[in-house]
Amino acid sequence: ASSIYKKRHITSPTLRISIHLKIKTEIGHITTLKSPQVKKKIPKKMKSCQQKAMETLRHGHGYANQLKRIMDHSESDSSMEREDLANSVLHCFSDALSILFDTSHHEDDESNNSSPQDSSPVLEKPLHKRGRKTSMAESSEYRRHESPIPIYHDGFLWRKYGQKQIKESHHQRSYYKCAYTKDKNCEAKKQVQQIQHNPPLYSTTYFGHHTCQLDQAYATFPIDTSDPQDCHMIRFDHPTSSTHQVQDQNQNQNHIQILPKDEYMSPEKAEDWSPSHWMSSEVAHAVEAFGFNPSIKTSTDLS
DNA sequence: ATGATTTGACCCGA
DNA sequence: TCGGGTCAAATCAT
Repeated sequence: ASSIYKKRHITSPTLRISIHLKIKTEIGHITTLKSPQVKKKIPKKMKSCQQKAMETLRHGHGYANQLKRIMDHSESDSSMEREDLANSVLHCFSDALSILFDTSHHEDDESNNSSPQDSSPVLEKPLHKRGRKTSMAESSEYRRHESPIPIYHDGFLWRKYGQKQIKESHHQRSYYKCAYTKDKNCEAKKQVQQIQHNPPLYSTTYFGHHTCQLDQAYATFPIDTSDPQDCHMIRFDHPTSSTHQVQDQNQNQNHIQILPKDEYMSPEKAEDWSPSHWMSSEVAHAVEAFGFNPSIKTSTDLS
């Protein structure tokens, strides 16, 4: 990740965090797909796509393990190999995610009758059938998530373009569009708004679909860990482990995280940062079932 | 210098 | 006219 920032001259912390979380999210996907609960919930018609994704992710998992082995042995002359492996991992994840995001979108389309208590994304009636027609409403549908913390990082790169005080609401609504709106003509947008004060509840509403490719932000970035200040490590143990060091790789290889070396999260925070708060419910359930917990949060996230 | 965010003005449908 | 959504200049952060 550090080399991505350096070689692409990415200085913005927001952009860095977003890219970082993208990578971490994808690693999360690898672990989640091993969960039996995921298998149960995925409809039959998605099976072929899931198998494709599984296959790709298995490759990625293999590459990740190779990479970790190299990193564990600190082979100084293996930077090229590391770079190749890291690129392979990223490509695998990107391909798999593309497949999964496609299928999860179709699944969303069929989940209209989910119960209100369900924390799953809520697919609502198209806006153009409800009244005001705006450019946002021209998207065929939108999906709403409610969570105790605002969803700023969901695997995509967003740019804030507005903030508005909404009538009869004590909280402002923030407007975001995909960072690739111009470059890739991607029309995905989202709105984040606090809808309840105590306990805090945030609504994140997604409009449209990402037409930008997931991997465009980072998939082709070379990896270089030469910068000690910016160095990140892949962690293979459980995030709530009491020791903040890389554990014995044989202990639990299924839990993979990429963390900045000085940003491990406490178990309490890790709980707050539950995947269900910022991933699609399908993925979040799988993630939680598997025990994976993302563990990056920065001061800018919640400001 | 560059890119991201803020914020007041503007647009437009109800 | 109102109010939600968007634009874009100003401001901020790095």
